[in-house]
Amino acid sequence: MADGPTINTIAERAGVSIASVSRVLNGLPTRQETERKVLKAAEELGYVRNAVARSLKSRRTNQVAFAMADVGNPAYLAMLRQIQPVLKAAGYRLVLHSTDAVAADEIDVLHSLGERYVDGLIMSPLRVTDAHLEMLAAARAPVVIIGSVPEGTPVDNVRADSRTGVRLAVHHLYALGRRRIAMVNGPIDTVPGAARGAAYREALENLGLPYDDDLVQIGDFYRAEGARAVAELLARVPDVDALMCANDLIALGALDVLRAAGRRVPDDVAVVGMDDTDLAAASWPSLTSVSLGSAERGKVAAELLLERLRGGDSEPRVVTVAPRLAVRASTAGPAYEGASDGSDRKEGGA
Amino acid sequence: MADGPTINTIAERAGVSIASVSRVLNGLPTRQETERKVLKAAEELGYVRNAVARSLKSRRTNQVAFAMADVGNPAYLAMLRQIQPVLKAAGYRLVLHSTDAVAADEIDVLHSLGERYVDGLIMSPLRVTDAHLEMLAAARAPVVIIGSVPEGTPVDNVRADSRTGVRLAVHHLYALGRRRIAMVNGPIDTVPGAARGAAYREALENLGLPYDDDLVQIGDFYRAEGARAVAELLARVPDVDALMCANDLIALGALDVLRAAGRRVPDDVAVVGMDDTDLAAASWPSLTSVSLGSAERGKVAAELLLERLRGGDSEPRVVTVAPRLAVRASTAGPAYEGASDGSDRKEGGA
DNA sequence: TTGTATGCGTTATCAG
DNA sequence: CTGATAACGCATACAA
Repeated sequence: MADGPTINTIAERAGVSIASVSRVLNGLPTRQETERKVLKAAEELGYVRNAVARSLKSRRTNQVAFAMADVGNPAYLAMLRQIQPVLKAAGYRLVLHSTDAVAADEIDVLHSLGERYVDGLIMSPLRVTDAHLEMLAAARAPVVIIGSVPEGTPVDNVRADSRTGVRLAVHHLYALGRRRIAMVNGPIDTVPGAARGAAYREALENLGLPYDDDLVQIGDFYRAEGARAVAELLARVPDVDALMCANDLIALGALDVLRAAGRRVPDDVAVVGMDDTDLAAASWPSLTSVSLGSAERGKVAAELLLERLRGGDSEPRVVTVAPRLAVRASTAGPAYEGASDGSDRKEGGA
Repeated sequence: MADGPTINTIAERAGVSIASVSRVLNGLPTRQETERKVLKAAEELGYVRNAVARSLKSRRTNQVAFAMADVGNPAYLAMLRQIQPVLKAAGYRLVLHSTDAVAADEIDVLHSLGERYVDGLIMSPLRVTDAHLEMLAAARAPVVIIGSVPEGTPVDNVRADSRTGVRLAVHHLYALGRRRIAMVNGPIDTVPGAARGAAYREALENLGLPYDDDLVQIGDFYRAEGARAVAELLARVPDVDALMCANDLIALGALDVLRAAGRRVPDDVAVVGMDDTDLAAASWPSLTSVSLGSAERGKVAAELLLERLRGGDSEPRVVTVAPRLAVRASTAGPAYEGASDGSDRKEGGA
């Protein structure tokens, strides 16, 4: 682990100036003989150019940061899976931040952009505070936000459309003949909870179905909480024939409880999850789920950022990714579904 | 997005030298008045220190790389989830590489260590070739390998113990009274396939059970392949009463097929998976699975690397992480398991 | 305590 | 085509 060779080392050994070394290494016009000597010396010394010095000079780091709210959350991991290859293909390294859903940490990341250790940033904040907006306005590098920012914020913005997503699911259930469609939601003081709850109500109105408070059960976004919520719901509204769950974990909890209660899925009660995580295909019966396009949002965000890095100076862009309904056994499929091979039927939305 | 201020900008504005600015910014002894002026100027200019220049000078980047074989693989994601917070707490940024299981890409990452854009590396290679060993011997920064490297390789090494893992599972099945324990494996020319196959054989011998070729079915590490393999196995050996599957996906495929064939799990056939991914707890019945400690290996690797970065100059260390058996419904649990709350019963290994 | 000057490893400019 | 030299932004040894 001795100190590595620099262009100075090479220059000495080859008997030329560091300028010539640099030229050869960068493929600039050089006399054959010089080139030969330099390459030979570099080879013998096992020279590798120093990325830090290069960055200082070029003012580019070839690094891009992705700040996710939570490394453990499958939705963000889906984004990561798409972002990674796009950046890699373009020659950028990926610096990963997990902000643990703490707003202060997100602000920190935004602030550290000023350190110029990356050329750009993709961020998926939990919610956007005034402090966020302030930092975004002053950002010293291009930023793409996955989520929603107010009109006028000077950053590119990739959005999900949970309203349409919920509508797709509710309409799907309606088309299957379900009329007592309940909503099992997470806390409504969260951004997704509020959005999904409102979307549910809207979808019902849209179909001319009455909105019934009894059909709405609030719990939390975890499996155990989902199970508890569904148990309560069943006790209160025994004739429910469909469950719109605010995420896949809640839906898994629902399946647990329905099974224990002897209700057949989907025959007696149809179940729909949200986020379309890997768990949806793994469960039994496999779970119909609304994809809000985490993966695609990641991909689009990466592409938008790359355009900026290439010098695109257009106005801030807003892209909304269409949700999709992945229909599986919990609403419509056969009781036994062949092993998942990624070819689930999907219905486009928008 | 104008050019950011530097210590020169501050020095001018505050009417002091850049040396004083640097001193103030680094908390070195300074006259109150000077400090005040510098801080004021820095504040007004919105100064943030340039990480690149700082790295060039200090020869430290405060970045660590993690090279995973595949961003999509839950086992590596489990490592990532543990590595991230450890590094973050120590003030390091995480640079993520996905080598897509291509050996050349791994060599690339090792080579690029010479660029000094990170202070250290954690790598989990699929298999270790001579080229790997050569690069590891010449590495210009501390490296920790998750996986196995030959004795004498000058890097820290965190290993799994699939032999003990398989033994735990097979003994568990035996203790439940199973005597026709089959193995559903992936390709045996892969490292994990070979290791797990051998371990199965050894575990049987250990118990005095006869090894029967008919009880071994080779497929691939995917759900559909697992299902196919189990279907064949059932046709050939109808009296099988337990399945040791080489990973969770294969086990999920096994559950599909058993269900379709009307075999009750675990009553008729017990099923064990490996890797203990999230899917194991999500399936129904929930899946007993051998954890090879992906998460813990990640954590240990990060800690070992940090020690090196702090200057630990000890001999290369080898840490082996004990496997654990997470017992769930597919072997021993009740038919209905309350929603998963992370409190699965575990049996320690050695 | 403060300022001057130098170097970290590269790239780029400008004479020769 | 080549070499000397000046940045890039910061930290620091040394002199004042």
